[in-house]
Amino acid sequence: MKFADVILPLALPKNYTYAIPETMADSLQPGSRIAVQLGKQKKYAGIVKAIHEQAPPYKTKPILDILDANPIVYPSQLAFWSWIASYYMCTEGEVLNAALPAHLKLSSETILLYNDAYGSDFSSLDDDEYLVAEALLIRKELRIEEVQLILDKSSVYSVIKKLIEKNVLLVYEELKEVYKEKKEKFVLLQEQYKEDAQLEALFNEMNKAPKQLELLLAYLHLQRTQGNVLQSELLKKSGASAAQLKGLVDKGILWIEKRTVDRVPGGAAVAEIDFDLSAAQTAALSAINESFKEKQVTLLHGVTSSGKTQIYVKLIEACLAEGKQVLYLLPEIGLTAQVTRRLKKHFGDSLGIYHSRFNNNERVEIWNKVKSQEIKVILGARSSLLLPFKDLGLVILDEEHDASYKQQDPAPRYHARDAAIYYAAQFKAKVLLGSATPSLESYFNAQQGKYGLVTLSERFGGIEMPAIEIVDIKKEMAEKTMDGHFTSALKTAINDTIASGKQVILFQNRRGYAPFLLCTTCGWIPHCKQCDVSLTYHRNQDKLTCHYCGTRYPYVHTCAACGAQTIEPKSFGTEKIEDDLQVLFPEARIARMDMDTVRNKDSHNRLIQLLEDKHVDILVGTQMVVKGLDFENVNLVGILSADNLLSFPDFRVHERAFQLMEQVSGRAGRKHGAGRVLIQASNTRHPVLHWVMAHDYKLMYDAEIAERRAFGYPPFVRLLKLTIRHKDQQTAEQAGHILASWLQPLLGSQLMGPAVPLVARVRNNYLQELLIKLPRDAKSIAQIKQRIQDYIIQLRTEKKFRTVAIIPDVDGV
DNA sequence: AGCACGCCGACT
DNA sequence: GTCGGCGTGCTC
Repeated sequence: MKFADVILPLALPKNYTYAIPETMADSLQPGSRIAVQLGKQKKYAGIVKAIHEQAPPYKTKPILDILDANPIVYPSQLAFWSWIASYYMCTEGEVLNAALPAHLKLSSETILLYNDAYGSDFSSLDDDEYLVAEALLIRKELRIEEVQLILDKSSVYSVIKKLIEKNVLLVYEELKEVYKEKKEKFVLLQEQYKEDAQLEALFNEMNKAPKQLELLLAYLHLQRTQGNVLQSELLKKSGASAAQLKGLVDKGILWIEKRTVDRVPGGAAVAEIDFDLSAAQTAALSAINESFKEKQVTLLHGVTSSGKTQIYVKLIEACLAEGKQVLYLLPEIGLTAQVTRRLKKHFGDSLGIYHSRFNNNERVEIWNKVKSQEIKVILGARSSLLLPFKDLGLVILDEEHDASYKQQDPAPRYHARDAAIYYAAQFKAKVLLGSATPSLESYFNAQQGKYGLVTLSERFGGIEMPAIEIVDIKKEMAEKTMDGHFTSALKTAINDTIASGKQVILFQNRRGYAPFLLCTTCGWIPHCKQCDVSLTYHRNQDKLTCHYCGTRYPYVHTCAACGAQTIEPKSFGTEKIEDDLQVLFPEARIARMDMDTVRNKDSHNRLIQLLEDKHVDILVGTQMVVKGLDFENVNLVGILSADNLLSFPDFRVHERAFQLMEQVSGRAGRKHGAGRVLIQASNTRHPVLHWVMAHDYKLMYDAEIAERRAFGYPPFVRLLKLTIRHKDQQTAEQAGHILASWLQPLLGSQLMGPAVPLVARVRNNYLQELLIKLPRDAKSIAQIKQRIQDYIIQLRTEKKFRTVAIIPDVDGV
């Protein structure tokens, strides 16, 4: 008897073992999806992790069905999942969940069937039962949702149960494959008319049917110009009716074939777009190749606009020439139409694009094409790392410092950069990390010789780095030259820039109108009822919004503490800036880019297009404007408050602020003439501002790395954070203390906390945090993680702590 | 993650 | 008196 260890798409602490029926024993392979029952009712599609003959010490259920004749993941993926689960302290089911496109993850749905044996005597049924029975008699089958609609309530189970008892209906669980191939109708010419002579004869015959002849000619034209002819397109282009086409089909002249088509359209490569690298780029490319001979990972430190992308393209081409696959990772927001269009042109069909904005069917198709190696290059966001690569030769990770490479919620909380390096090593593939402002971690690794380092300090086309000016808010305040949140210097600069037909980008790292409201009489600040945070005022909607749980509240005019009518918006966000700008520059065309304005699918691209087409003079935005935008007409970048950026209580503030300001500056004057960057600040003497002014990464690095060493932060330690969450404050605190007391002997001074995080309550759940600093190269890290997992399980066996959520976050950012 | 079992408040 | 709320325990 054989058994299969199965990964189910759930957060189960371990894999379950199912029996393999004799009939499947020969055909089942690891990596295939199978249907299994879990519990009394539910069926799931799981993935076979391993097949063995060790009977487990409990009763096993049989595998119900094999869903894939061929495995949908390679053994290398299974191994990778397993590594992610153990390194990032989550379950393999959670990794599976993140990796598989939704349409390959199946779970069953309860279907109600009418029991024909019951007949149609409904006299013994009550009202609800009658309604369901009647609907079922007509429709033959119903889903639970439909029953809920019919009865207009959510708890319908009791009704169904009674109907089962009365033998009116039967239930079964259906496991449905959701992915559907896309079919389209193609029009083809019958074989006997392929010869010119026959076609000639046909034309003569058809004089009596001029409309059909016209249609036929339209067909032949389309066929000649583009090969395959779609029925829909033929009808549209010729203006003919479906009946006329049917006439031709009935006469045996044309015929119609349904074919499976790709949702992900190709587009041939225009291989001709060749380009020459500059001398600096050529030198960098050969340095990278040289470095790859010795090191698996190389860091390309290239200033903004130094033309890193062209170097990537050359590397990709070289890798393709060896017949290997390439993964090109970008932060989600960087995957703009600009970038994808450019690469699609270059690589055509062999390039696939993968990010969250694709729909589920498209993702299944990309998955399959990567697996079959039809797609050789994947350009994608974080999650494309989990695609089924077979023969990976190169991973390029651009903007490697970007924090969005780390998944926050839900698990698996993996870091795509670090995971990519592990994964690539399995293939002996090379990894190139690119950034103008590398993370301290990566630069440190390069300094230590663990990674190769290639520096590109010249901007492409000899463009100069923009001049950076610090504007003293305090001074202008004293001189009363401020206009709202704008210094006179910034105002003048904006004015001059617009006047000369150039564009402006303004950066403010808070969205909304005002980050909080304040009663100026007593100091009261409106807070969220469910979270310990102040509410942000959004004037467009005239609502107060909690940025943690999303709850909206009406605007408050009266202070809840003292009753005074002295509520005022305080501080400022992008919305306020947008408003103020409209007043200051009534003629200017102003747009805003933040999470509120790019919520739906295409609005991000549309905004970028607007800017590119010069329909916008001033763009106001949050972090979003920093990433991957490339506008040649932007000559001025303004940062409204550097103090905002520098005041976060996080050990990475300086690094982040530097990266942000440096990246924002990179948007200025990319092509024509050097741009200007104005940074408004109260504390003009802040060292970060001086590093930014000098565009000197190394200054920042040296100062910061010393701090990290002195205070024991990454890259000198690995951070492991445990967040404890419970709706009762005391329970959360107790859980934190108990866990800490157990971990203390194991970790000693490496353990910090429990402490209340900055935001102590979110969605009515109280939070506690434990922070663990593990020595960087400790061999025992895996064991420590295992011990922590054991303690978590142990804690939760106590009934009081059963519902305490403990969320590990490894290498958090 | 479901989903069933089981124990306490608002209706007929 | 029941119906139904969601606390909690289990799924190979």
